Amino acid sequence: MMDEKCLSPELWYACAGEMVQIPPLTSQVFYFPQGHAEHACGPVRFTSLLPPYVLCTLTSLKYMADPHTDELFAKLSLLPLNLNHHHDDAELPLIHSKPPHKLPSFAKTLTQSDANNGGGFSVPRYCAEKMFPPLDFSKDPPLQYITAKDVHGESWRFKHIYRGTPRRHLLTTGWSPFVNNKKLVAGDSVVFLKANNNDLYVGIRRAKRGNGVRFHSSLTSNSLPYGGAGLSGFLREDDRKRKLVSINNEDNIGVMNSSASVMGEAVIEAANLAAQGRAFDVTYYPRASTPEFCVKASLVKNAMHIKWYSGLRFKMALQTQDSSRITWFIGTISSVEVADPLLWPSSPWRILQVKWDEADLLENVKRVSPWSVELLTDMPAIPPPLSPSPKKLRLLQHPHFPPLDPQLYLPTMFSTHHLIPPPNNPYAYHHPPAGMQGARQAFCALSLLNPNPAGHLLTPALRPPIHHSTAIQTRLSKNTPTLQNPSTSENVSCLLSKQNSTHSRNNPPDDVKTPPHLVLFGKVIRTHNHSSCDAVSPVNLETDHCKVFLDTEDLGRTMNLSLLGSYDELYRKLTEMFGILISDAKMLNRVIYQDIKGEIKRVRDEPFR
Amino acid sequence: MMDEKCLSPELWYACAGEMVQIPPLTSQVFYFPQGHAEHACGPVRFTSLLPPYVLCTLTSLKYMADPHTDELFAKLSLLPLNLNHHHDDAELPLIHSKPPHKLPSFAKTLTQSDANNGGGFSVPRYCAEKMFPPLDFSKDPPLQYITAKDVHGESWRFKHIYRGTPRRHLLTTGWSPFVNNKKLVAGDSVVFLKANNNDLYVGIRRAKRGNGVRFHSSLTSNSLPYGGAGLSGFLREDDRKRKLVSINNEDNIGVMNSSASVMGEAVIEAANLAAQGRAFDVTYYPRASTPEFCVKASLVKNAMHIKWYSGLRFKMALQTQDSSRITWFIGTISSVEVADPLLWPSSPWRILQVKWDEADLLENVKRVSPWSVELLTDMPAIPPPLSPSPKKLRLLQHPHFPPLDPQLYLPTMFSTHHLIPPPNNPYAYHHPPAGMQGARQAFCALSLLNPNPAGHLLTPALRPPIHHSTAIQTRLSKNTPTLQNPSTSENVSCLLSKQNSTHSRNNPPDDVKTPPHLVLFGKVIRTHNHSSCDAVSPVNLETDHCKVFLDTEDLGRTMNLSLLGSYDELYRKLTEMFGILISDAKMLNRVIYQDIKGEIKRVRDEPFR
DNA sequence: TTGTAGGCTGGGAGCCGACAA
DNA sequence: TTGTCGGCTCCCAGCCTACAA
Repeated sequence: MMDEKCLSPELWYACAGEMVQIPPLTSQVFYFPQGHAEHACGPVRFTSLLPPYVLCTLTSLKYMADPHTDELFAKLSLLPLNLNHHHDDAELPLIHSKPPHKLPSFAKTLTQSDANNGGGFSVPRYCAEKMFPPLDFSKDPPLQYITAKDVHGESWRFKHIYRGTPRRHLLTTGWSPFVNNKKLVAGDSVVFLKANNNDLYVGIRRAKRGNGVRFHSSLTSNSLPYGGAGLSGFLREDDRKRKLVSINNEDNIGVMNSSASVMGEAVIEAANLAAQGRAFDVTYYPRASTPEFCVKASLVKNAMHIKWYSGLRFKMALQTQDSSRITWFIGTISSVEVADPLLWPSSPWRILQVKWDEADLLENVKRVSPWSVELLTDMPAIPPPLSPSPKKLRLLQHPHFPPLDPQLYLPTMFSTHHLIPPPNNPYAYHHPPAGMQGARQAFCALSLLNPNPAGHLLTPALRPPIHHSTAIQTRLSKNTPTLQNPSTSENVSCLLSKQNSTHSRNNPPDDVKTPPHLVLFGKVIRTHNHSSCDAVSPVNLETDHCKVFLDTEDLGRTMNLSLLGSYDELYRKLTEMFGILISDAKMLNRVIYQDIKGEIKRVRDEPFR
Repeated sequence: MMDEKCLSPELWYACAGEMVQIPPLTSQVFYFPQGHAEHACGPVRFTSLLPPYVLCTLTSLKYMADPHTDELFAKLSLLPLNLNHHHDDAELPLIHSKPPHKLPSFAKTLTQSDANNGGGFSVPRYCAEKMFPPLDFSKDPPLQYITAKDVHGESWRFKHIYRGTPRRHLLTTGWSPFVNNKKLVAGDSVVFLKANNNDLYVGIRRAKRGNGVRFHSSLTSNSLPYGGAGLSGFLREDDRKRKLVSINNEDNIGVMNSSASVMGEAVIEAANLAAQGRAFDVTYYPRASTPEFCVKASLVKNAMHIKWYSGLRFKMALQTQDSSRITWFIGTISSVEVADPLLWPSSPWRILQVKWDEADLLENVKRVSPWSVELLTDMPAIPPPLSPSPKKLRLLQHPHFPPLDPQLYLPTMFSTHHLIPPPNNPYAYHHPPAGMQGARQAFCALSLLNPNPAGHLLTPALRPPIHHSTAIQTRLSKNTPTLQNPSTSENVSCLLSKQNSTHSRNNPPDDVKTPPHLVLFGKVIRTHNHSSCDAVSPVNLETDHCKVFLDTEDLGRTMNLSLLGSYDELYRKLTEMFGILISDAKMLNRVIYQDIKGEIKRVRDEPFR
């Protein structure tokens, strides 16, 4: 008997992470069998030649969770659009079924102490104050019991206590059973969600295995996209939890051996039904970390209207390992070639071969699909081609299938079977000249974006001695990777001034020169997009090896920042500048930057208040 | 990636139990889709009309175990025989690939104490002495560490100690982790197996759920044969093991929701391939407690040569719940009718409707297949029919399929669609007359077998007072079922005389008259066939609700026994008489019998030495 | 503000002999 | 011979504070 219990979209989305967005009911989506196959555990052997994409209507959508592992998934019912009755842009009336209204939620990645057996949960103050019912601070210690429902509707009761010196919020009794039952380890996350009626929900996000962002390099590789991230995230050895076992600790649970082949068969069945124009169902695991294979039709259409060619600069959003944040990566299109010319000769799936500015972090991502990325709106480093004629060229159609959507375009100049552009290709100049790869190439693009030449980016306030003001600089922990190509990085300075601060510091440490201004010097590399998250989990920039990156409307542009003003003003400006909702001054306590030598530094300042 | 690791046939068979015997490689087997469907978890919807049996060659055989649950299964590759080149009795040359040589093994059903968390394992002396390396009894306490490999080749280390008053063998350290890891509960069994190089192996047999022998009453029922016994034996709630969970204790593991439908699909795929004469694979779970669906061809052919008709007496072997022993049950054929006239009108599968002598123990077994049973070699109670002509009649063939094996015969007199014999059926007299059902009917059959009339079965040594010698009779525990139809039971006496005993008893209890002879009086009802088992686990006749039954070559015949002689002679005679290998005198300490009133009694005697 | 180390305590895992079946 | 009971240890889950980042 299949457990068909659904859960609320709000909780589902909160657990799935920021990145996940399933198209609304009755909307039109493109179904990509290739993407579906990537999403399956193992290699999928398609038995017949199939269309690379099928335009469908999303007729049913169920948000669900595995009863044993809490692994999230969604069941989508898709009805291929009848091609004969296909009218171009007129979509069916959208049923605005619960436009998933964002409820306040808070996610925290578990520390070692949080996940320790027998330990408690250190509740970030923000979480306790915004998510939990208010404590009665007249009692000593302030204490209450809170109840939260998980994805199955099961209730978990936690003792919430405010104690310790200094005082802090803790979950004690009830926490360990939760951790043990859910088999959480350090690095996994818990998500608290407050419903409109103040009911509390709790979800989990298991950290992905492996290191770095996991993505698919090749469709023909033997790697297991799904197995590597989703289900088998549960397969990790769990010695700490299973200490009872003396010698044998292969106590993996929850996954049947056959799941890979089962999923593979489901893909084949779905693809065949889709090809026949018959209704079909797919199961989507949002945490499998493979790109969505049912993509909003308008998104695909818009993407395919763009003339893609090598040299174009773009950005792409990816989740961090624990899905706590979204990170934008920037890259350059190196070529436009179908990913699998034999099986899917006319597919736009992963048609873009790309080079990343930060190649070390995205080693496995060699190809992306046009709708996955956003073109940088600014002019590209190298002007677009003038020939062949700028009129749109049709995507080469597979001989066996009629054009499914005549509006889909791709830049051509690749043949179906020989995709390597000839050396004398007129587009060869689109490839950056030798020695302009990577960050250098980025430099070109950026310099064009920025009205100021790179050499002018230093502010007048910046003087060489400050470059080495080690008093307020600390080395990051040793497992923080050093940036590659430091010599090509640009130098930026951010001057954050704390003026008219209403509170004076009590005990400035002797070894720290109390600066009149908080000075950030270097290139602001990366920050995180929290703008869509109501309750912000403070970023632990150290453990995540993240880099501060300025991510505003003018993403990718280096900036010269000098912020002066009161705390409130600073707060406002930073909020605006970083595009994040800073609900707590602590966000300002830690800033990571890269100095002119490319070394990653960290400034630690006293709390603002 | 499927775990394709195989395990040794010896260990596999030791864990599977005595009943399981897979035909040898390259031998011919009949594949029965109906049986395969029963073996699956859920109802199987066959989409097309298929042959009810397919003669195949067993081309590959892999002994495997589920990596998580240790559930045993075998993968059989079958190649349907080409009908055109089919030559009747000439089978392919048998590859005698490892005729699974019986290794010494010992199985024990876990007691509550054995399965208790934190507890140890009480090692039966016989097991310790025959299976484990010898202890050094010069040390105090004698102690050693033994290592045993499980089905996955994982090693488990146990402290083996000989202590306590009185001294006994125990496994302490290492045992609890084993029990916890394997999630064993009281009633499950462990099997120790000693390889030729003295390596020790340990396997498990999970007790079947439900009570009594589980078997299938109907093919159209909604019961889940496989789910009830095999996989979902693992689905039981396991509160004791999962005490960590506070509110939510739905912590079932190991089974995917989809397994039922997955297995169903596998059945359909296999049956379709078989019908097309193409090679196919099946997975057989020996502990699913459904009859084998791949049966040695010779067995089926032999069975189908027999003219089956109502009134025939037969025996059938079944496992006890914990698979520690085989029990033979006796029954009478009540009619011969195809089990599913709509879907499988020409199938011999479960064609025999039966009545059991002990109907209470086999409530769910209404139908069996001819090859599952053994005809009692003696003449039936009622002479075989003289008409219609005794020449063999062909089994009605399904209109859509040619006869697959012209040698298969069945008694006819049932039409494909109307199977109820008409009241004036000439075979009506095969049904026993009213009032001759059950044991009464058996009596008729038996009385014909036995040269002595039933009334003469009492030995001269038997005198009425001894019937009621309650001094040496104790009531069985109250959950021992009382036999039905006690009044129809026959009276038998077994006189076991202990003469020339080399040891005299020390302290005969006052209330027990020391008899010169150990006297068993009543009908010996049932014993167990251990003859194929080298190391015999002593039978706990009480907890198993078993009955002593004489099971010799002349099975079903009541006997008048009077054993006189020395211990050695007694031992020899009992061994011979009961058909079991008594490797220990303790086997003689407990004898259960049924007195003339039908009450079950137990004689307890001093140890013989 | 919050992560981690380490102390204290109670309950239960794990091991034992006594006793009886 | 061996199943079960109750007692006894010792370990660790679970809760706490101190301290430092």
